[in-house]
Amino acid sequence: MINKKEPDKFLVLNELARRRGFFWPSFEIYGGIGGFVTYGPLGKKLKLNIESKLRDIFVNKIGIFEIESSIITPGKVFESSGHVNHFKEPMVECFNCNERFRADHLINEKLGISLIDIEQKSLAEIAEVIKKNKIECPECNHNFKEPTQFLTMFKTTIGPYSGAIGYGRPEAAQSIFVEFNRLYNMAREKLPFGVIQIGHALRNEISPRQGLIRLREFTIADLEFFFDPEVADCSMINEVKNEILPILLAEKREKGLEDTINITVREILDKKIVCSEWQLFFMVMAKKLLLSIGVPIEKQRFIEKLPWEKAHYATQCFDQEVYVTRWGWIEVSGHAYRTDFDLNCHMQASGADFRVFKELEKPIVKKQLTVKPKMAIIGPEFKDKAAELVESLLKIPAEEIVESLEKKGYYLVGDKKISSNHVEIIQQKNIIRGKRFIPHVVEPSFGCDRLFYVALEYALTTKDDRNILSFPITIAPIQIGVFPLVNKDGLNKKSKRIAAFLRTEGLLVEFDDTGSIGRRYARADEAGIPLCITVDYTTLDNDTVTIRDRDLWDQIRVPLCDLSFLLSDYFKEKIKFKDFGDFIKSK
RNA sequence: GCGGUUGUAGUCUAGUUUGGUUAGGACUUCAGCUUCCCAAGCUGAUAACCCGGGUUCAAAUCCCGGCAACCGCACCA
Repeated sequence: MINKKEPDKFLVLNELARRRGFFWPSFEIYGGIGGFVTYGPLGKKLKLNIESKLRDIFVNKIGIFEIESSIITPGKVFESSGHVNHFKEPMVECFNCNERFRADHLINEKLGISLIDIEQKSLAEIAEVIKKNKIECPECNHNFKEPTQFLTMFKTTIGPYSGAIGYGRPEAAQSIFVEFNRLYNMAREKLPFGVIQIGHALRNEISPRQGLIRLREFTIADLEFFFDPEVADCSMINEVKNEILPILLAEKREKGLEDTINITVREILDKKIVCSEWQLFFMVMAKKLLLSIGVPIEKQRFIEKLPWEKAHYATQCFDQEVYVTRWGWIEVSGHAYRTDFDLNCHMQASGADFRVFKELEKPIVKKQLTVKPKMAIIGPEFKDKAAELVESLLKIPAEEIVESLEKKGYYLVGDKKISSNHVEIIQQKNIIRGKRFIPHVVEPSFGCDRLFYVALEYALTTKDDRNILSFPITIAPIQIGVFPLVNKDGLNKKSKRIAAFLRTEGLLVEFDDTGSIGRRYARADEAGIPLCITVDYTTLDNDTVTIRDRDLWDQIRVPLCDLSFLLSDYFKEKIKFKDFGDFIKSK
């Protein structure tokens, strides 16, 4: 096992995927373009099945809302969220050789200014730094043109005549945040609640590689979970207390160590390793999701991001990683504690109020002293200075004014004397029924194309030089193959009838009568079909068929009349293949 | 974006060094025959030189440019 070199499953899978129609690079007839893929018939089904796993866990079982919003987004949204500032890199181009360089890297190299500091600078400031310090092209020592920004978001204009800028969303989260008020309303104005969106996102990567792992257009599943930071307990955490998570902590990573610890949820809570219970809960769900699509726990881990690796919005962030043969550990989901960053940004930029009202158990009654200016007297007396005076007056605590009035008979605002004639002193009962605050957010975010890839990689096995995709039965793109043993004596007709019947029962069935029976099994294995039904001469005698298991290559004979409920239970994972009956002895 | 390697049917590939008849093979696919359980066999069919330009009587082959893929670097917020 140790000496055995792992085969590069990436190459095998890419070849298989093209040939059998799981996925392939898009636009090949025009030479192809990096970062875009087309999912074929089998791939699309598999992808839908994986997405419905996600739905099942988060939407159906936990009750997260699912919404769908547009990909094209007005520029303001991403300006407010900070993306326009963070999704760009300053570039400079040489006048002489037209070579392009990252301006921030050049400045960092030549002057030793940290990348984080440079990031704060505007383009004009960067241009100035380059001019002042006479930074020249490292290739030919000529001057640079004015620096420009390379934006990794896709930019467009909205409408034919307007210059309104729009961006292709680089993530689906912002279109949840901007709808917060309506969604909160639909949650009956109660926290906590969550909203998920599964859809396409666009990132104009400089060099997308690695097939499905890094695309320019990809499917993202962003879940935003809103909660009250003062009532941050997760109501479902007890159900998962004994679950184990493999975690690689930031403190270990900083020392260059790779030792993952397997630790129970209970212990994580005790040691306060993850700062939000809800985040921890979603990490457990993410682990379960990956298990359900066939990735064993020992090939999963959660790594804590180091401070400089974190996104601009996150305070604590864990990446869920899966081990793949070609690249080692790759990220499949990110779990970020975004606090109130995003809602706050949009609130300030748009003027919308995203604060929620929290009622106190007992309203607080406060006696409050208020000084109310009598404008009828102040106005005529101070004329054009009146407005300024009143403004200053209202900023001063009422007690201070009252005290001064009682002691001295007047109160000085600047050089103006205010006497008790000018104001009315009111003793008010103020009832505070609650307070307003901006909810906090934890965000699990899944790359669906990566889930798809790892599902394929972990499904791939070989037997007698044959490729088999041993998908978990609930995500298999096709459920049943129906074959006549040979193509004569009415076996073909009979099997077509059985296939049609199973389809009416709601099963995904493929009928195949070409080539030999062995070839059809091989084809079915490569498409990952879990069960194959074969109609033979015994079927004509007594209405029984054989069912073959993809992974065992064993067969069991069952009566036609039992087929429907056996298969139905099987795909609901209520029974196993061996529960169908006795294995037929192979010759 | 930089450096290296590469680009021939659906897939894998021979041919490229040294330009030359109809680009060869295997698997797949399709049709027919055959076939009582794991890619069997027989017959036939479909199907390719990444794109553009140049050199030449003649280019898959040589040259230039582009595109794409892979590996390394950088990037992946």
